Amino acid sequence: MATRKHSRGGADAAISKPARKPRRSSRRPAGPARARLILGLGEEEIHQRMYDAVLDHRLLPGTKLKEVALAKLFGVNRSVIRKVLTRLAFNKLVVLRPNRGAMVASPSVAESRDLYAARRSIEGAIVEAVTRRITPGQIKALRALTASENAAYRQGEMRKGLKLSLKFHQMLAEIAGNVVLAELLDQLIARTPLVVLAYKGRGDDMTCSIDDHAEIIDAIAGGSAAKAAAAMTAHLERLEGQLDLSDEAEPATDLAALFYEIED
Amino acid sequence: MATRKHSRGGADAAISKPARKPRRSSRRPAGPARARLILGLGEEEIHQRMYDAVLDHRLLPGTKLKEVALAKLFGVNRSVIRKVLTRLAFNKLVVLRPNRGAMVASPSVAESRDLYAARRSIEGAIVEAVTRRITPGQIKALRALTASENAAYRQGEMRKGLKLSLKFHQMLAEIAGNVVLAELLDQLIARTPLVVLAYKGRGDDMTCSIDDHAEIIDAIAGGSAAKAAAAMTAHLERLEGQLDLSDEAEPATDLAALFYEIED
DNA sequence: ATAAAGACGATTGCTGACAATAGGTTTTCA
DNA sequence: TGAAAACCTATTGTCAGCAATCGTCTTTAT
Repeated sequence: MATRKHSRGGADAAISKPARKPRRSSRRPAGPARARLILGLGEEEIHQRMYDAVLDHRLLPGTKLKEVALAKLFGVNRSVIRKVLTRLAFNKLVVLRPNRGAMVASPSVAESRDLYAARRSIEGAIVEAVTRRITPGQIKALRALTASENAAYRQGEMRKGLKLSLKFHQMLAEIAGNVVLAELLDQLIARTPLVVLAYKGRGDDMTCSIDDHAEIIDAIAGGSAAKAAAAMTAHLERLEGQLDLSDEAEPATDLAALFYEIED
Repeated sequence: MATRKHSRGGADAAISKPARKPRRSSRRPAGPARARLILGLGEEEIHQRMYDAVLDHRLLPGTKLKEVALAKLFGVNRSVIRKVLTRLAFNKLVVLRPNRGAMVASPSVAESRDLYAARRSIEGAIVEAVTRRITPGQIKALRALTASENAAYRQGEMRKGLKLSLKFHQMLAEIAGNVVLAELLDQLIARTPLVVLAYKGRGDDMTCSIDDHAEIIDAIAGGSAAKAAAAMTAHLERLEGQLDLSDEAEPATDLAALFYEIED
């Protein structure tokens, strides 16, 4: 009955999963120019946005994700949102309950412990492989990455530092050369911020991990796979040790603001 | 949790075909009483059928999976098939190419090696945890499972033996008590038969794994986590050693026959 | 006043139809 | 006759609407 005004926006059918140009929509709907709805995005971009929203701690556990609201926000059909939510549910970032909708996952304490234990196993194996395969150039790249991370933390850019920290672990997986292990690690890394957010004070920083990263690199450069793996294991154990189930994080209710694009 | 049947007549509505003129007269009008279409199945059941079809080596790598054909076969809407294909794609059992459809995945040699390496890491960690936590009753259950597997192989029931072999690994993950590691192992186990099928002769049996399983149990019962992990690692290395990239498996073209139910 | 039962609104799930795309086939021109 | 361009069919991707379901609010009876 009600004719949707954005029905013409569905013309971009070129957007699909892999390797497609972003094609940022060039049409600017007249508006208050403070914040704007994000239109013309494809499934992959929407998935990336919500994925990043979780990694950046902008989407809190327990937040309800209504399909129509998200569809209007991103200017796409509900089916696209539904597909994105399905993908996020595969990655355990959201929980889908039949006929009850989707919400950001709230991992339990046991699941959090298991997650870190799994990361110790996988990243330990990754670091062992890295120690055997790494080249001097890659060591240099790792050191540069850690330096950037350190700088970001010193400048107070916690989000950037956190992203660089994740990138450190992902780069190790890449150097290890095992695509399967890299995929698994990606899944675990995606779930980690949710755990951190659920069981740790938001204001608490993770700067202690910086020294750990440098220590891991040193152990790798030292050539001892066992020591390198132990350094990584100790690092992850320290991260897990920071967790505490003190207060529950309150769900974010202002869903729209999370995905608006702020203008100058 | 009762399996929720389609209380709403989705199947009946899906059968009503929109009267397109069938240029191809090769359509089978009704069941010739030899095989029958599978109707009234839900998403979960369809997923399980296709999953089993891969595990039972009935779906060969490269087989194209057309949505409408599958939808008609299972008597459901295409969206259900699409969801199932999405789930299978997440498990890396099928590959989805944009606008080009889905096909059973054909893992590469490197990916196969990485897969077994990942399994060694994860299952090694699982076995270590198992050795620390296992109870006598669980040891007995493991021995019984291995005995069943052995019996199945001796009776020539290769499919049953293979499934029991997979269950052995999954039971170990369950005993380990780490749900995250168990999930990851499920993913890897789901991908393994595809690798085996791609790089190993179909007629070749996997009976050698039986002794390995018993050996693993003995090592676990012995109480040494290191030895148990070593036994599991050796087991997986032996499995990987059976692989050979000799002949390519030809894709199965008779898609329909794979899902028909044979009648007496 | 409390609790059970029913009605209402909001949201999800599903369906058939439409549009876009890719690959193969035919046609056309040199 | 060969290559390039245009058509054509088969298949996938998207859409808007409708039906079913869940949570909540209201009503009613004890």
